[in-house]
Amino acid sequence: MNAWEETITLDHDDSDELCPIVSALEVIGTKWTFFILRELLLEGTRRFGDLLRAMDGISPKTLSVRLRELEDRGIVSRTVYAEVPPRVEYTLTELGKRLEGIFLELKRFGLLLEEK
Amino acid sequence: MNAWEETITLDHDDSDELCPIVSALEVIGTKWTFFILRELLLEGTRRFGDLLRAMDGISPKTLSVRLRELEDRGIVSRTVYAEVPPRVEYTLTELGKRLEGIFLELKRFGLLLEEK
DNA sequence: CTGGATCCAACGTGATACTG
DNA sequence: CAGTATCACGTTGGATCCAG
Repeated sequence: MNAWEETITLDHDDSDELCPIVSALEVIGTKWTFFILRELLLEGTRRFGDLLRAMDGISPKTLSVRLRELEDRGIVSRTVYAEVPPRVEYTLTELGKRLEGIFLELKRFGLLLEEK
Repeated sequence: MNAWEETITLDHDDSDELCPIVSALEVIGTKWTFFILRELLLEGTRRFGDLLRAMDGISPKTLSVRLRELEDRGIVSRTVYAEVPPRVEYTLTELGKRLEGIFLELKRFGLLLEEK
């Protein structure tokens, strides 16, 4: 249990923001975020409309909010091309690509859940 | 990117329940759940009141709801002792202990976020 | 002590329409 | 095409009170 002990960096009642696990959960814990990240991991670069169509059920508002959050956190990069019609491309940053390890662990655990 | 490809088991619009990653996120993505699991991982066995006091801010209702969810999913086991006053102890199941890998990955990523 | 019941406020999300 | 503005609703969590 030693590796686990090291994960404790802070009691939550001081400041949630300082706990790295909480920070990470804030990134991937929100609805739709996982699907956006999955899409970008699989496809590489995607445009706003691509993402909108790929994830049936998400509204343009929610998508734009999530993308902005991810951009602000340095997980997704946004590139605007000065064309007509406008073109904007989203792709994962190097930091964003590091999320793969988390998803693999989540999958491992999720499969255990299904065995029940 | 091959290991990642394997994580894709399903498009979300069929049924979220069948994607192991979504299932796993449902377990640990809810507010307070991480703190409950952390407490149990660190302390082993805890009583209702212990958890209530350890996590400043959580309401008894939310705690009982979370604990029941975790119990239903087979992550936490609940033991009732026929005493007066009543005593109920919570502890992680073997499945619950497998969450450690996820938390370690989350911490790894969370630390990268802080470097910004 | 454990935790269920109830009421309520806040937030996230969806639908839709509209602009640059 | 790529979003933003507005509105409304459902779900979640918090506060309290109370019961076994």
